Amino acid sequence: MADHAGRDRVLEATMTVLARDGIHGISGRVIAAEADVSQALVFYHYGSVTDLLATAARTASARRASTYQQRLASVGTLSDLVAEARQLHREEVVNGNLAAVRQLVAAAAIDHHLRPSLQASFDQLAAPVADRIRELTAGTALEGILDPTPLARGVAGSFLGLQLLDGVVLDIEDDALLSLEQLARLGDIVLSAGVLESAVVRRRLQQVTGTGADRPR
Amino acid sequence: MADHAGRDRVLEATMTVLARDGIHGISGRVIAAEADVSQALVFYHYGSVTDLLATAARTASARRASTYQQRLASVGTLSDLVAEARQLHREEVVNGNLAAVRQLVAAAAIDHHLRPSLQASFDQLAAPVADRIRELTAGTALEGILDPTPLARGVAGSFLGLQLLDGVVLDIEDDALLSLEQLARLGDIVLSAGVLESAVVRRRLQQVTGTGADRPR
DNA sequence: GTCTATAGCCGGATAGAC
DNA sequence: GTCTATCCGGCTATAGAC
Repeated sequence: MADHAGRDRVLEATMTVLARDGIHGISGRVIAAEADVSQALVFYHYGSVTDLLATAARTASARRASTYQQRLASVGTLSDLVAEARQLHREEVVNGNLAAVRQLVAAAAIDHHLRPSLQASFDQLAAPVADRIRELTAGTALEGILDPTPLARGVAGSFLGLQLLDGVVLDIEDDALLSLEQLARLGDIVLSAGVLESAVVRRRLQQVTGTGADRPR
Repeated sequence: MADHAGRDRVLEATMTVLARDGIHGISGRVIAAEADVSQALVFYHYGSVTDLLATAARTASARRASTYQQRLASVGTLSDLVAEARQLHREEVVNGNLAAVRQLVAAAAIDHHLRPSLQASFDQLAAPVADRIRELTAGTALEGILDPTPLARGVAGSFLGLQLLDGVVLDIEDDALLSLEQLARLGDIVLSAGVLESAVVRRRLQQVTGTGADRPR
């Protein structure tokens, strides 16, 4: 049970190599060496390196999706959401999944076949976020004005994008998360303090509806 | 003047190939063919493909930085900021610079030498954003509570990350920008309607300062 | 399913002519 | 600065033994 067959080891090795050498440095030979199998086995099981990458994309996606859905299901405030996101990010940095996804996103920009798997997992990531937005805005003046689904996709996309830049272009702990926590607290205050119910704000919110919420797709 | 020397054409071709074939599909041969020069010339001018990529990273970065700095200098509201960002994004999609940057970020995650150029342009992108945040919060209850520099880096990083996912994992016009515009309007209202000055909010803002604003680096 | 061996192409990089 | 020619190593993929 703990002894994986060659097929599984190859897939596991692909994730490792993707994280370590990137999409630029990946090859059947390197993967085979990492998995400690012969090079021919890679092609026997997956046909081509491209097809293997497609399988890797599905794997990485499935891992992300199941974890995220469970963990985001129970948060009650924006601050909780950010705290949970921070923890999830740390885990994905440590296990290398995020580094692999970064390479797969670059590869998917070129090879259209890789996209559906990544898109599917992104949808599953955004879904619980939309649920939380719905709960948070329920009963406030924002209900019916903000559209939870596209907003959640924007929020999830921003966060995923930020994760992918971490360690390359910025340090997420120094910059983004620090400030996101502040914004989240601010958002929680605005949502809970009833300020949105004031006459001034209510009147101005009509303008938001006017130019933003009706989308002619 | 309109006739570029081989050296420049090679660099230009590198950007084109990066956007079209990605970091996985790039090679001295392909670049040479695109630039319509001999393969040897690539190595004569740049030494190695890796070094050429480093130069490409500096080029792409410089292009982004100068444009962004000028264009973000004059926005007056969050809504303006989002509108300008949308326009900048469209331009960078069309000219292929964004596609090249996407590949360079993936490459920089593996090769540390590529990072400084990308980081430098990111810093130049975040700087005007920090200035706008300073202006927008000046005179409100948020002044002194939000830390403009890390917040700007978080905002800029989220947006850049989102840009890099556009067309691969999501469609920025359908999801993110639509909702970002709504959030921006909402933010503008909160900032301008004076709701932040109410006693309830002022009291609660102390808590934000307590756990977020003092950073022990 | 897994191996060794091999075909044949493509890649980085250099030598030397112009 | 730019070219042609070339070396050699790595890469994908397949054939055939076990």
